[in-house]
Amino acid sequence: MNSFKVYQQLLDHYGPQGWWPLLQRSSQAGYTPDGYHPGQYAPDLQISERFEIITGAILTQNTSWTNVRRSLVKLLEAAVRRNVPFGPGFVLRLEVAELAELIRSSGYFNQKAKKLRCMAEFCRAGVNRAGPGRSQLLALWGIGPETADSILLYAYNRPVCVVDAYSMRIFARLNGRNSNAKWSYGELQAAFHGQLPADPQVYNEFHALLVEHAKQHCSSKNPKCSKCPLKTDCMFLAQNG
DNA sequence: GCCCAGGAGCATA
DNA sequence: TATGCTCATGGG
Repeated sequence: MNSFKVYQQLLDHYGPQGWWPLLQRSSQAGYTPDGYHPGQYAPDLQISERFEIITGAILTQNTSWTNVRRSLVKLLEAAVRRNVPFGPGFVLRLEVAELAELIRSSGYFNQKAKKLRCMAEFCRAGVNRAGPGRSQLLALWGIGPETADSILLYAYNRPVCVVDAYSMRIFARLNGRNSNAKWSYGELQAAFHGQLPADPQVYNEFHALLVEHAKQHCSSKNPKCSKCPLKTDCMFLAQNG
């Protein structure tokens, strides 16, 4: 199934998602209490807000956003207590054990504390106005293709599609593939890039919509196919009904 | 108790 | 290239 048609149908059904959430703006007009900003695409980011996105992208690796959100709240509160702006400098002045404790709720906290330090050192060294290159991000310890692409798209507004486990599952089901015949990351990303307009706003919304769709309908166990907005074009129900 | 969640590094073959 | 293991909390 064509990914642009999926995008159109999901957008029609769920509406704009307002990614990436910014807790630092959660009290501002136009933002939800969780920091989403539907209808306000690609806000002009402060340094601390961009680093919040980068931090969230690392913390959410194989982890639910509710657990990540708790960690982000603790990190932002700790920065306020120390009277320093949230950013690479804040992370680098923490002991690793101290940082790990703040992000405990995200799981893998020892590994993620190390990942955040590596990223903070990279950011402190300075990136040019265009932002980091993908290969620069991938060279960092703890940054793989999905995290790198999330940072490029959501923190730097670059036209890069993010592929995640949800994307794999949804498109595997749409095409009637089983779980042991998946695409590689690059294969599915190339398909997205070939079928969607090369617009970071579309890529932003597309990935956010896939996440919402996976949560509401296309869950790994007991998917809710009867009310699925994509059911007329999906081969999963026919094969597994 | 189980499985899953907005992955990535590493060892092994 | 492709599996398999490890990392770890919190919700359903």
